[in-house]
Amino acid sequence: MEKMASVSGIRTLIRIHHSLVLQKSFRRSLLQLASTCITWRHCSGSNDPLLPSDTENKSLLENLYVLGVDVKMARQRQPGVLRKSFTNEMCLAQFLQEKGASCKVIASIVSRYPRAITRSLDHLEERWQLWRNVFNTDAEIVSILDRSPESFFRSSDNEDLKKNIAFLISLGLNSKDLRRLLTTAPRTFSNTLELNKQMVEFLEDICLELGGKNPEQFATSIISKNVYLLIKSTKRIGTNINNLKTSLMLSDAELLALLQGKGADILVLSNDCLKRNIHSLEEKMSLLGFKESDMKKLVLNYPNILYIGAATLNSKLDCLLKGGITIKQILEKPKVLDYSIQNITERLKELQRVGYDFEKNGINILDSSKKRFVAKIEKLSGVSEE
DNA sequence: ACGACCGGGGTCTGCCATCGCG
DNA sequence: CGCGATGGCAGACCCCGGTCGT
Repeated sequence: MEKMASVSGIRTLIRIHHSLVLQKSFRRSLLQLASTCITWRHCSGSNDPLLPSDTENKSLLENLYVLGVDVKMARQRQPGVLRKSFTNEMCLAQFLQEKGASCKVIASIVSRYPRAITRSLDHLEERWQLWRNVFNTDAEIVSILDRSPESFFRSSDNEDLKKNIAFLISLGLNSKDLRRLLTTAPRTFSNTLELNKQMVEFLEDICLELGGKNPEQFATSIISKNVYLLIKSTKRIGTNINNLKTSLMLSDAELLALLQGKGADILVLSNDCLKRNIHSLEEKMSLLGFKESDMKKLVLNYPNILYIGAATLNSKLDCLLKGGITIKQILEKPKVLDYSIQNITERLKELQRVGYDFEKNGINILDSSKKRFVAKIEKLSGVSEE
């Protein structure tokens, strides 16, 4: 192959003239490259020889430039790929284009995850088909590849992916769950089957340890509630569960109920983050003169409060208190803390304008959809004008 | 007709460390 | 040693609407 010619002693020379060559390559027409693609179709394999170290494949680079790939970025991320003798960049580009990806998207994918160009066409077809078993359209897959090329290309093991999907289905996850998993946490599908199994078994064990009666159902339901679980480490989840248990002094039954209920979300926080948030909430509560049991009740009622960082939480509380709401009301309806500071601020202003009485009407109005809130405000304005 | 209660849904990668292998 | 594959990490909410009791 002519590509091999560049292997010889002239490689220093080639490097010196690198930029010149690349500039020239910009002018090559796409038509030319399209025909090149045909020739290259089946010439890739995972055990292709590398060029001698520090020599990059000249024609590969030319192709990448024509595709609009950010070669500097690619080199920085996976330098070895640029030294491979046989790669599939043009086939990959054509493949993705046929799936509806724009040139810009293709370039961005290869720039961010260069190893993508080492996959064979057969491999790509098969992997795409496996993803299509979960999604309805190619466009959905393209948009995920654009978001996270690594999720699709990092593993070359289609057999494992096949088994993985079968495994997830066997857990009782339905197609809607699978779609959500793959959309939101695409890395789940490039985890090894083994890793996913470990997490599921880990969750089942937790359930049993806490005296749960249906570990399989527990694992499935908690995963469908929090699609990030499978892309976190068992160490992280375990540490968080332990921290929750000890710092809130929860009984097994309380902890199990928390995890099965609204507590699934906070498990994926980094260990430090959860610890910090628990600690700062403890301080805040004690500063306000509440007991440990009040804190426990609050967290069991609204675990998401531990998702909120100290700074944000303080601003939110300030905002609500300034708006004429009492701390007691907040602790009774903590869900209002779900809403953004901006949202809360705007609503408080509106409510003040129409003279809303929180003491009489409660604060549930803050925890409602925009549509309902606006309707309510309109009604209240109308009434007060009459 | 209303609002409290409750559960669900969107979103989320890009980098580094390590390991086994040739 | 350098590669490909793979595990793990930091990051630090917000919003909507069905339903049911009144």
